[in-house]
Amino acid sequence: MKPTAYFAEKLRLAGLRPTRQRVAIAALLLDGRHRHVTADSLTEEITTAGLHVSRGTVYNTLNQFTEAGLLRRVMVHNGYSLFDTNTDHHHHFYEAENDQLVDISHDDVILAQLPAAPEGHEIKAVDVVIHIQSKDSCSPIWR
Amino acid sequence: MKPTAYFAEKLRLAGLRPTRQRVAIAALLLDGRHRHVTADSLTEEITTAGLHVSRGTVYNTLNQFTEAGLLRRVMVHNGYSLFDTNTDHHHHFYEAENDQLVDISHDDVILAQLPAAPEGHEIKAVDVVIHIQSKDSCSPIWR
DNA sequence: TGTCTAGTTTAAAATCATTCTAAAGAGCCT
DNA sequence: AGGCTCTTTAGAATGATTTTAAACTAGACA
Repeated sequence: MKPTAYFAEKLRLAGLRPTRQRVAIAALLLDGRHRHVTADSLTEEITTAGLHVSRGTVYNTLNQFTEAGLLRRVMVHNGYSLFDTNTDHHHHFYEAENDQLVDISHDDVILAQLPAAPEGHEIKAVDVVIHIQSKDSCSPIWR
Repeated sequence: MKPTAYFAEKLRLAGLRPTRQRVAIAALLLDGRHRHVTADSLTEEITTAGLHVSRGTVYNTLNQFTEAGLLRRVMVHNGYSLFDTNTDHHHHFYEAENDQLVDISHDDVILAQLPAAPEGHEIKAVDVVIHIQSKDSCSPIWR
């Protein structure tokens, strides 16, 4: 486990004042492990760690970290956002049945051809989401 | 402009009883044009057409049409859903600045390699979203 | 070390898209 | 027309997220 100072410095480098709550969240999310959290699951983790950070701050922090490039916001389904601690370029499998998101390494997808960006625009990122489903799930009859 | 009967029949074929409100919405959305609407923008259109369909019904209808394969639900950004009248397989450009979605023909994207679906799963669909931004937009300095 | 100030956090209220509810209404088969 | 089921309706409810206005704190400076 990295020391608090490590995360404080990381935040400072990102232009964020290392407050108690931001450092706590950074310690949970920015330890190098790759995972997906929601504002809710993160709040639970914080509580489990015996801490308390208000809802508004959890959301603000998640947004600030995302803006600073420390997290990536992923939107596959509706209703809520997922924050991905893996900021490397990578893609996702999405299983609607269980509302599950699984990382795909960047190298496992090869885009052989992309269209040119519209006039005056440039490509910033390419997100590939592969929707999957269980083979045995009874597929609905096409009406 | 196609006759009401055309849309009524289309709905019947989709297994949906052709009610007044469903036919009205079908006439607006299922005329062959490719566009993206939200529950809100559709409600506005309905109002402009001098009609009235309750909020709940707009949402229900949009969901039923999607389930029936008459529309496609697209989720790029958070906060709300877009319904795409183009149900063909295709991809999207997404411009965050103006929250704009632009279709990309299926043929303009070539996926040379995809990973195998996880054990016991199969690939249902692949969504590619190309995030773009204006070239001149002052890009934030990387901190 | 105390003080100051801008940036932060807080709990609660507000917002926004969307869904649910219970009652009234409309297709459609006979 | 009668009746049965599926739909629509307005409004309330939900759930994620944002905003608010007041209390707090990190960091700078005296």
